[in-house]
Amino acid sequence: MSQGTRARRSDAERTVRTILEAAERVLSRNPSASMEQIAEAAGVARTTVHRRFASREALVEAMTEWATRRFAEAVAAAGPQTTPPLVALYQATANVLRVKIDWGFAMSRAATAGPEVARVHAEVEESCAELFRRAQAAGVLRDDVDLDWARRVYYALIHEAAQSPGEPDALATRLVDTLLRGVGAERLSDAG
Amino acid sequence: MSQGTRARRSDAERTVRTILEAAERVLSRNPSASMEQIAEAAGVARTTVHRRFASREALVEAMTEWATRRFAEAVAAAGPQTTPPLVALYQATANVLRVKIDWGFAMSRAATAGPEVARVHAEVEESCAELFRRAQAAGVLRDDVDLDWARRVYYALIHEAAQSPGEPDALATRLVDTLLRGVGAERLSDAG
DNA sequence: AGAAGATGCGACACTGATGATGCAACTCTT
DNA sequence: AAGAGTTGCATCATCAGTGTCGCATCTTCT
Repeated sequence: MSQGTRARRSDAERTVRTILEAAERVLSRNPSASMEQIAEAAGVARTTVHRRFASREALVEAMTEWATRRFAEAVAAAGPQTTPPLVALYQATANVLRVKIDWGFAMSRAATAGPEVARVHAEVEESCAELFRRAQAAGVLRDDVDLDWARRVYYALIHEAAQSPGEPDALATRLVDTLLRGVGAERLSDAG
Repeated sequence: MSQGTRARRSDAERTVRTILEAAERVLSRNPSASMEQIAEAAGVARTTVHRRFASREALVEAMTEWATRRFAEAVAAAGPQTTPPLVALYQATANVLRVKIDWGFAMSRAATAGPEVARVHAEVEESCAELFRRAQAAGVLRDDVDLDWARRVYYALIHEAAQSPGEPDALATRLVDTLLRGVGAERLSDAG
């Protein structure tokens, strides 16, 4: 029984994964797509989706949980507390981009999600804030910039880069370069 | 009759404006809000909304048309073709922020809108691209930056600034500063 | 006052999405 | 082969949102 159950259950888990990925694909293009469309994209019947997820809300919730977990891992893997700030910034950026490219919709829903997701998200956010503080202390960020603004700019750039063509590593390089140097020429004297 | 009709018509136009503004307010918070919620926010009956706009789609279309018109005016007023690039950039940024703060939802729908809106939007976009080319030629932007990427970054920053607290002028100043200089410290020699 | 325009209100039909259920068929494992 | 687990399919009930109508009422202009 235990082995039989395990085998059957792995089938179910594979189906769940397939549905989650299909849902991300469909909902990222059309956030108000129907369960029917999601099921079709997953190659399963609509009833199967309902069997695995009690409601549409539950499906989206599961998506955000899954994405949030990968998101937290991506940031943690960069060692934002220990690695030198600039290195950690590159690393975290590349890792997060990889996740965000595949789970853009799910991650955009983190704000409206349940308490568990909100908690993890807040932790990651705080971890990022801490990294930015360290970066400023290390002289990577200018002393006169508002760290909250800098972080919002960083998020905005990630959002933009995530829907740009290219390899995550290359995107991360360009992103961090833009974040730190901007796109302007170094002004010779004033150049008002 | 002509005066009577004019008076009645101005009442209707005032109602239309009220509904458009209410719709923006409601839909920017919840893109899938019902006509009922929009009507309530506008202080009118749901049937009145349907009297003025044949369908939900028509309402959104009217919103994007209205916003797109103001958007085009905002950019044109900065004289992007004639004014010195850096000045035009500041001006256009401040003007566009004013519009985008009030019509964020409507402007986000420009991509899915009708041909007329798409045309105007494309014109403005091209006008912006031209401004960036002039800026690069004038030495405001670095020679080695991809202008498309720079423009996308610019859009992303506008999107972010539009939902930040503060006065449009102050936001524009900070935005352009960040766009050109970034948030990093000028590296002394290499500082890998 | 009278006429015209605009709105509110209640009612209605229609549509699409959601969620639940029972049954047959399929696929593994043992 | 037998059984457990999973899925597909057809079906049903329910519900929310949309769009339309007719009628009463109110305001405004003449």
